[in-house]
Amino acid sequence: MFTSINDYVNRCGSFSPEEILIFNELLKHRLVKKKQLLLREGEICDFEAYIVKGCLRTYYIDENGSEVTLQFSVEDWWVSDIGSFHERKPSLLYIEAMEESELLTLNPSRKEELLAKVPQFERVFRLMIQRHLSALEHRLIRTMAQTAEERYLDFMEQYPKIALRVHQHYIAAYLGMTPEFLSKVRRRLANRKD
Amino acid sequence: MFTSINDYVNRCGSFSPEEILIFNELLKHRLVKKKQLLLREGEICDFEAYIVKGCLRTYYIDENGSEVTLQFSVEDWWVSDIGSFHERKPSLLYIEAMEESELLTLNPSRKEELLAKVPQFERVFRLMIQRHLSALEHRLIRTMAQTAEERYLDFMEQYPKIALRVHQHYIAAYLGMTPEFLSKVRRRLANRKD
DNA sequence: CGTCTATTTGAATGTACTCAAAAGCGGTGG
DNA sequence: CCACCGCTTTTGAGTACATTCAAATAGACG
Repeated sequence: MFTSINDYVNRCGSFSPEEILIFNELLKHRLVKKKQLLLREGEICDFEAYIVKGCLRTYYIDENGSEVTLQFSVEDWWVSDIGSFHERKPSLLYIEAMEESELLTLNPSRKEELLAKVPQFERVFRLMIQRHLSALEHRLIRTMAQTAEERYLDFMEQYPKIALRVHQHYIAAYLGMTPEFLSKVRRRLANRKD
Repeated sequence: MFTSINDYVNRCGSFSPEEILIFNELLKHRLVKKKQLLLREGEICDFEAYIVKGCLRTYYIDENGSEVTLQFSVEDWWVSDIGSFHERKPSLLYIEAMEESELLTLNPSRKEELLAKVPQFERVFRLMIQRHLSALEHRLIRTMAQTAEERYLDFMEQYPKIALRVHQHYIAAYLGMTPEFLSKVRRRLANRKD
């Protein structure tokens, strides 16, 4: 159960077996079913969850009532609303399991306890946030500078595995276009190959 | 020179005068002229800069050679390419002073030294990154879910001061539209008010 | 097999872009 | 102080990209 998360943290810094044990004992194991919501708008996010197995999406509902998908998260990633978690303020986001998923979670008090006992874990979390930040930056650049077709091709190249697991209309929502238009983009690409 | 940055860090956590002194002595004061580049593509970003006075923009040049403005930064913000800075890898970004600016900077070794001497500063930087992350998240949501006109109105509401200092074509680049179209949006809004 | 949902298709429309040209504005030197 | 230069902003016509709405088709699951 802990092997993948322990690999993850050992890639971020070097930890003794005792420290890893402290860490593991603070984690809570959680199973979620398909379609289950881990977080909804207005709630305060009380977890940072490492994904052992599964696939989730983080989305936002805009004024017009349409869903904007911000992120897909799969194995070996963390999922949370970091701002809501740390500042204990209501979230604007929804987090939904798209498959049955297995998570290892920390709540705020356990995270605090961890950082008190093993301060080097600060580094693990800083690296986690930085990765999120870089990913978001690249995503913003792509969203702003590319056409729908380019965004789709990039997505397929960068996340081929996610593309296989996720319904097309979710991908469209992630790429910032309508499902109908994504369908047309795909047709155009398919025709071009012939 | 240090009052505003010291206020900033004291809002993030509580520090003794001695700790603040250590911090201030590690900072390097830097003046940059209008149009000067602090960072260009391919360079490794070697600073995290607190802006005492001035106004900068961070941008990216896409395949078609057009500039995508990611951020404007003004007084009481930090500017850097965080990913490049921490992982010592070449940046994709440019950072340019749009006005004569006054900065307080940390390079990687001084930041390390600071964190070694006053570990609570981890918190200051974690909060800084989190703020960046939240800002980017909101920006992504707005970029994806709103029309050009809505993005412009939001921008004017959120950053009225920046709007006064920055040329319109930079604002257009930030909002992800052409300068011509921004001009048309503005005309439409002006007519509507009459 | 039937039902429910996801995907595809098409026509009409809207939003934003390109290119070219004109107008406005600020600073500088005569 | 005015005239001119360079740069920013505005305008307009034509076009491309993406959306909406409605309907048909395909797929998944009990």
